[in-house]
Amino acid sequence: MTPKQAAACCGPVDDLLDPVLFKALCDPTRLRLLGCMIKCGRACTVGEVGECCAVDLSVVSRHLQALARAGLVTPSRSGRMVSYAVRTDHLCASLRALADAVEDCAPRGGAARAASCCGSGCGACPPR
Amino acid sequence: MTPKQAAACCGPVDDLLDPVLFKALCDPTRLRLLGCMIKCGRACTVGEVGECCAVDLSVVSRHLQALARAGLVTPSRSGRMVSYAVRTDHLCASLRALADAVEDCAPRGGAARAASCCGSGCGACPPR
DNA sequence: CCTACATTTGCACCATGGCGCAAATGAGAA
DNA sequence: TTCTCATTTGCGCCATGGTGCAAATGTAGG
Repeated sequence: MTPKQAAACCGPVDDLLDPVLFKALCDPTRLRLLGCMIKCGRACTVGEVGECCAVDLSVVSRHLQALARAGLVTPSRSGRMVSYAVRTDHLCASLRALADAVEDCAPRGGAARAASCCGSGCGACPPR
Repeated sequence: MTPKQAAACCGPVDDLLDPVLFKALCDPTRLRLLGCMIKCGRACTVGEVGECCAVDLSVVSRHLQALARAGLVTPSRSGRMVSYAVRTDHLCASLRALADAVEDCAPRGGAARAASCCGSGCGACPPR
């Protein structure tokens, strides 16, 4: 199969290689903030997360909003404070689903290949 | 633990939330090219991959170089053609390792938490 | 109502990076 | 060598997005 044929064939990988997810994760500062929240293991307020990083609080606020837009964290108000909680399950599920889909595309070591990229013995498959 | 303390505590998550990896994956065009190669299931030349996407070949070349710099693909020459192969195992391992590390940080549902973010009962742990 | 505080938004600045075009490089074929 | 073809590189253009500062918003307490 040529790459062009593979491109025409729609598989799980297409949806799982999500630009929205990776765009949210591609900035070092945002990644640091997220890592801080993950290690903290609980919902954190904007001010708290801001202490992890030497950037303006407005920047922190925007980064957390970006993470929320990508579905990686969930905001919740408590009085005048806003807390963000990492959606751990969602994040891990996305990462593992992608890994699984990628492996399903890869030829098995030596053994016969289980399924095609689209799971339907594709050679320009019909969209599922 | 406050987020600031969590930030000071160095765990596996810090290394696995790698900006280099996610920067390589954050561009839609690059993601499309990578997905095309993944689904193809074999090493592809620059020209082949270029047929998956309506961009200049020079752009394709640069994207593949970027993926190679991030360790996601491996280049190899065959005559005057250059082929890139997806490092499937490396990609999947990175994704799963990150998922595992994130889950290790998250409090278990109801049950007692197995380990801290750094795996050493951290409250500002000594770096390992 | 008025104040204090947490967060957000508007704005301007600037660096990064994706893009196409044209030229250069490199490798095989005649 | 000379030609052809695959790939890469140089260059300029432009959009995106990260950043800080200042002002605005919103909420709780006096």
